[in-house]
Amino acid sequence: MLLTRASEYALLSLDKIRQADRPLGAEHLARELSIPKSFLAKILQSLAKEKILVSHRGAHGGFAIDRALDTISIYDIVLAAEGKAATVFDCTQYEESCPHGTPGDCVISPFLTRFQMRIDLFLHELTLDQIFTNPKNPS
Amino acid sequence: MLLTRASEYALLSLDKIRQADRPLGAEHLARELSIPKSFLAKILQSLAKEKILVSHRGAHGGFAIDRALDTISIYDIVLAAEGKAATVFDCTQYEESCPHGTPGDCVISPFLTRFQMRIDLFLHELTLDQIFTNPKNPS
DNA sequence: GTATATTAGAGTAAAATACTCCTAATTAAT
DNA sequence: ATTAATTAGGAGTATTTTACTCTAATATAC
Repeated sequence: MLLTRASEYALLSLDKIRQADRPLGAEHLARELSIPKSFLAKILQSLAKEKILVSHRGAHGGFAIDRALDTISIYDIVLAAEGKAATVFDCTQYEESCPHGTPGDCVISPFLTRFQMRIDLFLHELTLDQIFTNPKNPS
Repeated sequence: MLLTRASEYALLSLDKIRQADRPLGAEHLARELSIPKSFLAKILQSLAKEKILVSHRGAHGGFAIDRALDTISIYDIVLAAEGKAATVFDCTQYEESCPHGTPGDCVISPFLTRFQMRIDLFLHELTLDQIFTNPKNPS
């Protein structure tokens, strides 16, 4: 699978946070979304570190969004939530056992690159505001 | 990652097989591509079962392609090699712990569906002949 | 200063991936 | 017919990734 639960949880949380008028705590979100609390906390931390969320520590703390939703791409969210970009196939990771010897230089590399570029483009162009309010499909 | 080594090995093998004028054995391919033999054998078996390859048993047996390359989509190859289609995110598999209760019916479902459709379309339209001979990039 | 939060880091359990191995079944060549 | 070469099938294992947990430290509102 291209995406993991970290991205799912990140997006679901972001939807709740964007609707709130105050910072929402990890525990609150975990309860509302039925997501394991400590796991969600880690994900929210990552989003904060990447400046997608702002975190407020201490009492009455929590996480909020202080950017325009159309400046936040799904690409960045996935990257932050998973700690790495969504990848079609990363042959550099199998460097030791690349059939061709040198990763990224075989007959299927052009295909993989094109495919990856498509996905990157889609994810880069798609922003947070677009995925929750879809004007093309109001149903 | 969207694709696994099974797809990589399948595509690399198909490239060799299409260039050959006789069936190529699993062992031969494994050696030529530096792929673990028993693993590759399994993958080739799957491709044969899905009619992407024809297998010839016994001495001088092996695997061959008896279809036009432009009738074989990358979608089908991946499906055969991995035993399942390339998936963005399969929430039905986490049915028990779906934050929304009923999988495929939450705020991110439209996004996931659109994304999946894009990938399916790309993979369906792309055929074996296209990925090895890329007229757009003759370098 | 105390209760409420996030932060940081290490650690663990379950699942998926990437394989292996062994025993048929099949077929070409002799 | 026999043998050697080859695919087919099923079960099993090792490694890696995913999906988490736990504890201690730090910050903040009141």
